[in-house]
Amino acid sequence: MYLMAEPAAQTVALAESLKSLGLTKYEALVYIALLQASEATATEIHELSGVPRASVYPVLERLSQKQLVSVSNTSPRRFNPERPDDAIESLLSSVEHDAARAKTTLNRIYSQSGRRARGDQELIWSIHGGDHIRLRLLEMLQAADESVRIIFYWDHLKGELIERLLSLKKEVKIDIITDGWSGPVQGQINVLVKAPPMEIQREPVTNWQAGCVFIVDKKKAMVVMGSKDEGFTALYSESVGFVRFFTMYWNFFLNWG
Amino acid sequence: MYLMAEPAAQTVALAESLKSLGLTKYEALVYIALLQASEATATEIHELSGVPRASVYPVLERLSQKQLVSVSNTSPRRFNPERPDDAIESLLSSVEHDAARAKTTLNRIYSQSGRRARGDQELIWSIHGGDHIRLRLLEMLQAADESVRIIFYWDHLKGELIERLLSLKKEVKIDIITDGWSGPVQGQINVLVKAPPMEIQREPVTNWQAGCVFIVDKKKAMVVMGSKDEGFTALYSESVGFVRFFTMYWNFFLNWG
DNA sequence: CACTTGTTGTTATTATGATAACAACATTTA
DNA sequence: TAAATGTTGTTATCATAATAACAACAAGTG
Repeated sequence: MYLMAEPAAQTVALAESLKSLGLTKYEALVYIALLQASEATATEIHELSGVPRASVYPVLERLSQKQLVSVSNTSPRRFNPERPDDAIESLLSSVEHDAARAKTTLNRIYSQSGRRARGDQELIWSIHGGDHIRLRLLEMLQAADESVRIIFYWDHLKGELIERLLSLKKEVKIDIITDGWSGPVQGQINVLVKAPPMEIQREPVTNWQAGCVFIVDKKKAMVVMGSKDEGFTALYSESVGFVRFFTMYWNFFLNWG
Repeated sequence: MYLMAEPAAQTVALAESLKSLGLTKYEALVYIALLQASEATATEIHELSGVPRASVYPVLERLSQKQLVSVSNTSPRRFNPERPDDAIESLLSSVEHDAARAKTTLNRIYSQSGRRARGDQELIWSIHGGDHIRLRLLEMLQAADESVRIIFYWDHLKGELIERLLSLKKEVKIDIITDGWSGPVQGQINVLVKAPPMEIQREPVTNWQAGCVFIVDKKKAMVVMGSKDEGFTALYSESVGFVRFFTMYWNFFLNWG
């Protein structure tokens, strides 16, 4: 019976996780099997994991190199798994080690490169993914010097946003149009609570999650759009036209209704 | 010029590190190139990275999904890298997330499995790799109840070993034969400083790094061998014969010279 | 037009997965 | 004991999927 036995759904997901720690499918399956039957022989592992018997040997050899199993000196050989905590720890720390090395090298490349500092100016950038957007947004707000104008309809980020705004320098004038505010309103912050206009609500977008505009120092603007279907997209630009457009948009919102 | 430009040696090592964070070779090369020339077009990236121009587009698409680059809405499109710190952070945290998931699942499997508790007894286990050995060794010592006998010639681990020994329960009698001791000698610890015998020094092993014997409670024994060429290997066993053999070995050492 | 960009499809190349074959040895059975 | 049977560990071979490399072309741009 050489057919690959179909592993449990749990096992498949688990194998996926282990893959990103640098294991192959077989290495993952063999290690999992070994946890269920410590001190197993190659044949037992083969039967339990569904991995072909001939493949079990090289896989165990690799796992041994990676310090996830130890080997008995009996005949037949028996194999013993490193405890999961230690195993994961060992794999992860090797990845973290690589990450640290990569980080320093990349940073050196990044700082050495004589890339133009103000090239952003006339370009409009698309940014995908919630985290990516969040990062860039907080970064942009942090750099605010004079003024921040915000139209904000995005429940998910609200807490973090408020926190960040409150931490800005006192000189920065902040104007916010949003649907609800749950924090202190300090001197320089001006909140206008307003439901989103019907025109937007009537849009044929099935699952609206976010619709935001951020204008910083009248020089940079970022707009965020999000729906459950398409995920989050943001546009960022320092282009004069772009900023002017969304300043108008902001004014329209301010005076509407 | 479609030939892959030979990347700097540094770049190759870097790409390797990035691979273990889940990037492919091309993704790594493209990202590195982008750091050197932010806001590059696809063609510029192709020239800088050596990645075929046609391949650059799908690669950038994937990088965009992974939130490592943003895209301009110009024609031609331009691309901007996420800053290295944030990029690595993002990749690493995704791996760490997987690691955490895997750890809990594996632990459940491990604890659920009704593996025999006393199977270790008559087997001799091979353990490869310095870290792996270190882990198992400290674990074994920690579990000491009555006595620990050690023959220790291994500079690298000396500090950690001493520390661990000092933390043991006071009832545990500790006898050590080694070539140097740099800690307090408390009541239950008995240190005998002794150079390794000529018989061992004359062995035709080019680069001897470690030669150790650990006997715990007269029931478990672990021996460590290490040379620069072959790396570290250890044997562990609770087998009576094994323990008896190395107890004899220990006695031989004790009375020699 | 000449040139570049962006896209598509096809062909290597590699890593991994899957199967088969075999020698060495141990166990069983006549 | 000799033959048959089964197991282990090793090696070679093949299949498949992921990635890399290239060629060709349509659309856009100056």
